[in-house]
Amino acid sequence: MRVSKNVVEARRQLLADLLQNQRYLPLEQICIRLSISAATARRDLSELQRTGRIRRTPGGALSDFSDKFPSFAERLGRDSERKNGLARQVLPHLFSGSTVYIDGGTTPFALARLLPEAEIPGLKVVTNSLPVVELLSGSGVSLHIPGGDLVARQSLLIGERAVRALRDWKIDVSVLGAEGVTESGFWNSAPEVVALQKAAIANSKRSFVLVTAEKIGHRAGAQLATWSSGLELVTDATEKQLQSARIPLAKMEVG
Amino acid sequence: MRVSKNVVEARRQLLADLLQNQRYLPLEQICIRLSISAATARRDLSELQRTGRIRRTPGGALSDFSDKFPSFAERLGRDSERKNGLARQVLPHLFSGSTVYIDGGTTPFALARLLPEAEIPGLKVVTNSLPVVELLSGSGVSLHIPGGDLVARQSLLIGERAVRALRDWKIDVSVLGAEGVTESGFWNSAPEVVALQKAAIANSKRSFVLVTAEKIGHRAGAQLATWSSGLELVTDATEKQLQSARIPLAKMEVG
DNA sequence: ATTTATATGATTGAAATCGATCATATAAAG
DNA sequence: CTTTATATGATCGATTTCAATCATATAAAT
Repeated sequence: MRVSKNVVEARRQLLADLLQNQRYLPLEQICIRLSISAATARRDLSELQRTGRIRRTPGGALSDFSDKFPSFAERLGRDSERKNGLARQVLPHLFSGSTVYIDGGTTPFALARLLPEAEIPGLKVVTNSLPVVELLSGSGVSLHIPGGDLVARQSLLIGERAVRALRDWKIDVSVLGAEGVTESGFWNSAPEVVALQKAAIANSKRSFVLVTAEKIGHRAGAQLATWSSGLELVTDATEKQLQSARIPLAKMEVG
Repeated sequence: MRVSKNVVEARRQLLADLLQNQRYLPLEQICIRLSISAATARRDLSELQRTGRIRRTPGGALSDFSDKFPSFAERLGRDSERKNGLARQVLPHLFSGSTVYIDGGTTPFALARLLPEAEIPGLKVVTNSLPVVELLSGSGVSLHIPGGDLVARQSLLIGERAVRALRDWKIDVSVLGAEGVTESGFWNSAPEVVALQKAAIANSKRSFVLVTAEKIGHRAGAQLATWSSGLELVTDATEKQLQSARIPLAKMEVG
């Protein structure tokens, strides 16, 4: 039966919002959540697609832009294969029953993608990265979230509480990302992220920093660690590149 | 014709990368770009979905870190409109600048769905429910996750660490779910969930328990609270239903 | 109050998609 | 080299999805 115009528009807006949060929804779910028939759902979707707010797929729909972790998804695609290569080098260091901390950022995320297949028995994953949580939830891996604050459109739980919570953990291997590496050490731009990384390093037996070649020689606002702090660099940069940036070659794995 | 194992794996990885970049690809596009038949494309997609790297849709596929929380999504649909009704009753109690704790379960989740529209300035949401986190991340609401352990295919962070972390918070309003309500109080089946709820109640000025009518009179394994503990029942049950279950009518909101 | 317009749900035939099965070529194993 | 295993593409019902049509209840217009 006919409903008022503003009800229709409100429902369509709700559907658009829903899709932005959920990325993708099957038609059936849309019907259930909005308590409407398939016919009306189709009509709403057609209208939303006509105005360019969503994209239709057979049997469902998805929001085209600005998903939950927009910048993350964007960066993720780039050099995906190379990042996987770095992550694969860390895999042998994750032994059965050990605890691994997975940092935010796209390169550590690449490691998380390898874990379901790797099937390491009794592996514990500690992470504040929501993409990692989403990826691994329901995959059989034991997941532990120290907790913290999710600000703005970030994809990482940070803040003072996060740092304190992380101190409670005994970690075997930390897997970190960095935005830059110079002869003086590792760099990242966000101080809150660095604070969290430092807490992870302090509680870890070993810490790997995964860095793709183009970041060699760059520095950023906040220093994560110096070379004397025992971090282990994993990179696909050539020895030549490393030497020209005066990166010490000790304790390092090059792929 | 058969191709070598590494060719297969490389192609699947390429497909996963492709999907990460494109978000969504129709099956036909996958066939064209990888020069494979629909049958092989389907097989590749099935394999990638099995390892949790992508999500299948009818007629295509999309990259989706979140396998989402299937059992949760399933329960969500049931009585969706009635749960929304309960949630709407809580909304007026969330004032500007206040802190609200949103419990796991589908009924408290219904409240989370109302928050982006409600646009309560300065509202802080504290939750260990991953569906709530996913729903609200990037919606402008300030999100805080106490943290904890994610076990099996649960969608809630629980455990001793979670309880301790929650004790750090000062909460204005807690919104909880319950599996049963009797004359002796509120009930839930999982003791770890109850432990978390008790911590939330202890740190909250007010606590609402959202319960749909069919749960009236039922009890479960673990008692959450008695009627003397000051919890406020929000339900769509009739007075008659409540009286026949000997539920005290004080301090309660009926919709 | 009366008339007009339209939002909705149900139905239906057409089209698309899916999973299963099969033959075949070729990689991998012996 | 011979044998085995398997990755592939084609085919074919079964199922699902779609767009169009229609009756109806109700919002909006007069």
